Amino acid sequence: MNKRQISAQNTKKKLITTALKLIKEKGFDSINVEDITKASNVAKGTFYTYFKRKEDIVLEISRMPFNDIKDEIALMKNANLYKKLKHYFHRFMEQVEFCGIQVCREWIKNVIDPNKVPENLDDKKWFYDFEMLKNILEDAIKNKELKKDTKIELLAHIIICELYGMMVCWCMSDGKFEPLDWTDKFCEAQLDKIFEPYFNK
Amino acid sequence: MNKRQISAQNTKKKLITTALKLIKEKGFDSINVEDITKASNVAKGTFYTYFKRKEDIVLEISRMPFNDIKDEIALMKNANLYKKLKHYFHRFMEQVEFCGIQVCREWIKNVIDPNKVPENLDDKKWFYDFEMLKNILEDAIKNKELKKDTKIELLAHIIICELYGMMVCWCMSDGKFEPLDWTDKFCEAQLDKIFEPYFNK
DNA sequence: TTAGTCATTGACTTTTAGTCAATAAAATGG
DNA sequence: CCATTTTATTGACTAAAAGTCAATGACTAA
Repeated sequence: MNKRQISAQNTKKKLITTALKLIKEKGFDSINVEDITKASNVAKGTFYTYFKRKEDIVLEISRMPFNDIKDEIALMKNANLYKKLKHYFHRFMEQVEFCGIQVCREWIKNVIDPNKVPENLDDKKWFYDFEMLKNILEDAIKNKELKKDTKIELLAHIIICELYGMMVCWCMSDGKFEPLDWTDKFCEAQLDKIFEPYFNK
Repeated sequence: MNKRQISAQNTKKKLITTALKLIKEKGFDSINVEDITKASNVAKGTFYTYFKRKEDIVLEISRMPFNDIKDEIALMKNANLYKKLKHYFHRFMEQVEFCGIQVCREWIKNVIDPNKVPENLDDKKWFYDFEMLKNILEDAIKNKELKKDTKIELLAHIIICELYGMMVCWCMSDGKFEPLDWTDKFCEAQLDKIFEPYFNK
C-alpha cells in the first residue's frame, strides 16, 4: 500500500469510529453527515467517497469486530456442537453490545430491505456469519452428533431467526435487559429444544 | 357522532387506505406525503391533522384489521391451548400478508424504537396483542393444561420474539416465502418445543 | 520532469418533511 | 334565527439536510 492508499484507509477508519461514537451518544437520526465529517476533520464530500448513502456507514460499523470469530471456532475443532454454538451466540451478542442499541436499530432498518444493502457488503458477514454457522452444523454431522439427513439450511435459518427476534425485542425494550444474560439464559435453553429432534440417540 | 366528526373520520380512513395502497405499490420511501394527500383529494396540511409524522400512518395501518381476533378467541373458549395459539399465529400472519412487506418493513423500523411510538398507540395492539396472548396462557393454566408455576410473561415474550424473528426474516428474504405456509409448518413445530417443559404430564 | 490519478473540498442543488395563518363550514347557546 | 365559537381544511412557506460536482493539489508512475 502506498501513501495515498494508507491515508485513504485511515480516513475511512476515522469516519467509521467517529460515527460509532456519535451514533451511540445521540442516535442515528439526531446526527447528520456534517456532524460526522466535522468530528473527523474532513469535508462533507469526503463522506461520499467512502459511502454511497448516510446509512451505509452503519452497515460497515456492524462488521468492524468480526475478524476473529472464524479463527476462534476453528480452534474449537474438538469441542461439541453445543459448545461451538454457545460460543457463536455469545460472540454475536458481544458484538450487539459493542455496537450499541442505536447502531443495532439502524442496522435492522437496513438489512430488512435487500435493496438497501450495497453489493460489496452482500456477503452475509454481519453480526452473524451464515456460512460459518452452516460449517459448524456440517462438522456436527461429520462427528455424528447430528443425524445424517439433518437439513442444515433450515436449521441455520431457524437459529438466525431466533437471534433476530432477540435483537428486535432488545431494541423494543430500549435495552432493558443485558444481551449477554439474555443469550446465556434464554437462548441456550431454546437451543436444546431446537436441536432435540436432530440429535443422534 | 355529528356531521363534522363523521367527515373527519372518513378523511382519516381515506388517508389510511390510500397510504396502504401506495406503500404496497411503491414502498414507503418512494412516496411522499403529498402523493398520499393528492390521491386522497385533500391538502398536504390535512395529513398532519391526523398524524404527527409521516411514519405514524404506518402504525395505524398495522392496526386496521385487528378488530375481530379477540372475539374469535373468546368463541374458542373450549378449545385447547394448541388450537388457540395456532389460530393466533395464523391471524398474525394473515395481517402480515394483508399489510404487505413494505408496510411491515416500515412498521419494524418504528416499533424497534419506543420513542417513535406515539403515546395514543402505545397499547401494544399491533399485529399481535400482548394482553390477549397472556390471557390465552392464563386460561391454559386454569384448565390445567400448563403447570401452575408457568411464567406467563416470559413465555409470552418468547412467542412474540419468534413472531418478530419470522417477520424480519420474511422482510430480508424479500417475500420469498409465504408467511402463512411459514407459520403453519415452521412455527407450529416450534410451539411444541417451546411449551414442552410447561405441559402437565 | 511531467502527465495523469484520485482523495479532498465546500458551495450548491434538490427534495421533502413539517408549519402556520387564513378560511369556511359546522356546532353551540341564547 | 342570529352571533359566537370551534375545528377541519388549505396551500404557500420554512427549515433541514442529503447528496452532487467542478475545482484543487498532493501523490504516483513512467
